[in-house]
Amino acid sequence: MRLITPPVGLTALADTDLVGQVARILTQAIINGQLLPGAKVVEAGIARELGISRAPVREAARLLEQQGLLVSHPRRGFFVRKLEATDIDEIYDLRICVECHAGVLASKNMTPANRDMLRRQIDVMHETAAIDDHARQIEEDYKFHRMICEIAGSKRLLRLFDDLASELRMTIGLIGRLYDDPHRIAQTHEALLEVLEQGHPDIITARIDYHIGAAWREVGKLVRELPSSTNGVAT
Amino acid sequence: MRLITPPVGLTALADTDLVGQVARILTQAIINGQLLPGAKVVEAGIARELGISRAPVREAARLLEQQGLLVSHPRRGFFVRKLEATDIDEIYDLRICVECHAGVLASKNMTPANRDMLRRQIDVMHETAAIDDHARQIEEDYKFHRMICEIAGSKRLLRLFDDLASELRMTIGLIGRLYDDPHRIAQTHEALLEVLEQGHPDIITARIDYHIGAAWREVGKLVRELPSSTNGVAT
DNA sequence: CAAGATTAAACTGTCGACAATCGACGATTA
DNA sequence: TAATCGTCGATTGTCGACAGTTTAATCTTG
Repeated sequence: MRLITPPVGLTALADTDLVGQVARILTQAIINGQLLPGAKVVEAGIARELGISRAPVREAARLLEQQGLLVSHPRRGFFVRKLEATDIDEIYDLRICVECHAGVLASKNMTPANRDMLRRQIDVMHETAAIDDHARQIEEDYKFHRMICEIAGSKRLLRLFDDLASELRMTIGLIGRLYDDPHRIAQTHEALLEVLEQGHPDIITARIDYHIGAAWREVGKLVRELPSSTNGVAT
Repeated sequence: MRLITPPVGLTALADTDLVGQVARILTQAIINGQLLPGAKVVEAGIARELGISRAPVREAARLLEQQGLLVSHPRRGFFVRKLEATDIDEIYDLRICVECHAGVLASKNMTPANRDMLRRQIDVMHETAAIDDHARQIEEDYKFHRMICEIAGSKRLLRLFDDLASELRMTIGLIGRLYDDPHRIAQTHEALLEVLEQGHPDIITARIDYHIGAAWREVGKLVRELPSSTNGVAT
């Protein structure tokens, strides 16, 4: 009599994981603008507010530090990262490098299922374009790009994208408006999908390079227009 | 009477930073093979051994987790990461992607000072080739590649390289021997430097792609030869 | 009144403790 | 005999506390 386990999939009972939750809450607070760039993140304050002790907060903060959302000054605490123009440039430069590669890999792994997934995401982007929620719009945009990294099939590649995206999310609060018509953005992704199906590495690379480069130029322009408190974390 | 701090000196004003020290110690232990892949890292044990409390150890472990050296199973603790063949592939694939990009950027920032720095490093590699210390040899190799990322001038690019390198260091213990003659490896880097000075993006990319690809193929072969305990962390 | 010195408050880094949970081992039962 | 259940030790997750340092506020003094 074998019959080892009731084969049915039980709903992955979730995270009692405190630090994970705290990390998510802090991340949200940063994206929402409740924690502004340069602001001090007081461990005891967060802990009290959440009704927990400082230990999980510290660990969560360390996570966000590694992720680039916070910076830590020894003996002084954690602060919300201030993205300078040069940071934006670095991030977009890396994005291009990484996503071009992801695109080429993804095109090799392209299956009907994958194609449909991407297609559906473009539909979602069009739907989102109707309502006026630019944060949501950006999020759906990221989701499409993330799918490409998923299809590429490299966990590290995907994590790298997630890290870059989470840094870029910090700019959502700063930039009040979208830099282009939502529908036009969605259309751009259709073209991108076509190229991916085509499967020509050079063309894919060129296309993604241009695609992200365009966003880079627009965001860069907006960021440079901001008062952009020079820097602030220096001594 | 002013005179607050004698401004001179600054011996690497480092670390009263416990978690940084712990992280380095653990990293070393993993590279040296004192902590074998799959081994459990008991917080209390490490803490007792170092004469400190568990808190800094935990935070250090979380750091190494984010860096990919440890994996954490909730409620079960931290374990030394087991690199599968697929992990090696992912890392080298990313290395190629990242370092090709770094090479192109670096070639644009190439100055006489930078050129000399790289040249000197190649000399060091030749010197190291004389003595028989393959760990040291690999380390000097990494140093050269790291310099390229430094010259590229992107902090994130550099950190990315450091993360990948630190994961790859885990394989040093596994692979007992070098996969090529040390002097030949050094020579390969001379050719690489030449191409960098030349400054042709396509050629740089092709060259670095081949250079790292060669290492990939060799390391991959060696790893696949190992008994390579299938996996082990799964349930 | 301003600049520096001094004191007070707040915060971080680290520690030791305790309950909850996990894995192993042995008892139990068909 | 083989598989399941219950118990026990070991380990993690979280907490509250304390000392040393940083920041803010207050006071001194030219």
